[in-house]
Amino acid sequence: MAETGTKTPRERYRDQVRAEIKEHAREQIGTAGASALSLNAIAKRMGMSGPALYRYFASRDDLITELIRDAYRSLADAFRAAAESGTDLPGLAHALRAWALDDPQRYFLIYGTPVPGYHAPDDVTGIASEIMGTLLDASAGLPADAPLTPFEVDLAAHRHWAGDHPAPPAALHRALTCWTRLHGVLSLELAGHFTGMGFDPALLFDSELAELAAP
Amino acid sequence: MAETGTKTPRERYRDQVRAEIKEHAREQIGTAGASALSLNAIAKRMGMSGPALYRYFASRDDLITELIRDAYRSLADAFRAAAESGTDLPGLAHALRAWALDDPQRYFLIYGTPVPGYHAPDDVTGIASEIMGTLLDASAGLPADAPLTPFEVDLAAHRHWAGDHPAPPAALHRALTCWTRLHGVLSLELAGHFTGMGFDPALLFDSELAELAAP
DNA sequence: TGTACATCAGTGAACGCGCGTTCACTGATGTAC
DNA sequence: TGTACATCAGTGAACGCGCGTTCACTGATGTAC
Repeated sequence: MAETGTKTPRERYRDQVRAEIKEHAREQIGTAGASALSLNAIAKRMGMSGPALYRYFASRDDLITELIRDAYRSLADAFRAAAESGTDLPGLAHALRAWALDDPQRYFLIYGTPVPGYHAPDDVTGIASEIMGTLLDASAGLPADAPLTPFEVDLAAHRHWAGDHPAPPAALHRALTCWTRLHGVLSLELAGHFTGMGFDPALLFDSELAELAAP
Repeated sequence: MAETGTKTPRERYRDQVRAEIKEHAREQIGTAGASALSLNAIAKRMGMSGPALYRYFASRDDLITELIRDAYRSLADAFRAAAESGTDLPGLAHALRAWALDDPQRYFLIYGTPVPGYHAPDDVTGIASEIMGTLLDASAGLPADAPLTPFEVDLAAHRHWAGDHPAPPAALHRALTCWTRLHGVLSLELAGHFTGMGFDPALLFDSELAELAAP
């Protein structure tokens, strides 16, 4: 029967409306940016009155927080799925790029301009570790006998950000480098800084990737 | 006497108030993010009434646009100053990092989350070219006899984004790579994604820089 | 040097707006006997 | 199976707020003769 846990019809309805609200929220963010997110506007577009949404989210900030959590979760899942289907580092990178292009504002929900006052919920750090762990699995094939830089020694002492992954220091370094380089190309592409420059961003992405995969 | 052009006292006063408004705007952006920018709030903090600001800026969007232009201009000036004092690529990179750390929200005004509807004013593309040109000057010392990748051939055909700088294709590629890699590290650092990870972001930045300077 | 006029910075009142959020209420859906 | 009650989704009115922006006006500063 594959029931979704043991949910009453009411609970299933609740989940469905919550999902629909988030869908509209994502659409609104994609159209006008996250700062333009408005509960009233969402309600209007759903054909409901404004206060009705308060049955589903305690506040506007609550909704945004959940969207951020969802974004992290979605990226971690995409990563895990790519890793489990046996792809290597390039495969993982392309999964990342596809995920980002699929919904740029979702990417920026995680990696975009920080709002000075705001602090992401605590549980996303766990998801972030999961993401870094997957990345680390894929970038672990490095010769371990190269001399360590002071930076890599430093790295080896703190590896909780990758779920205490037991990788050699050079691999930790490489995973970090992967992250920053791919993000560098990707975020500039998504923000439109390459438009009108006359080259294909995918080629630049692949060029960076090639240097990461075979240094 | 080094007069500032031929400005009447009134014009000088005007410029000064305009500058003061922008200063408060930057402070407000630094405290609560660009989306929280409010003309009324600025006026209040300056001890003026709200409508007074309309003598200086036609609208809120006008003010933001000018702040973005200023940010580009400021970065181009910092770059040019660094280049003119005879520094090499690492020097330029450190100037970039210092400029970014000095006011992270100013950095994000240029490279942060794009607002879906908004289009930057046309004249910033000229400043952007100036920035890329300076970067290109500093990264031009490459052996030109390496085989060109298809991507580099593509690059060589469109170089208006660097003010039609007559650099070899490999140098164009390298300037782009500089840009994306440094931005990758810098934007993640500024957004706080490295906090709690237990390493010094400056070391990661320098590590990337070392690989760029001596590939 | 003094007077008449033009320029322009800044004010206060007012406009309409949409926002987040609260509250008392209605009506439908589910539960217990 | 039917009735009595509890749960809960959704409504409409209302709150206070701060926003961007316009407008007619005052008063100070500069200009021309």
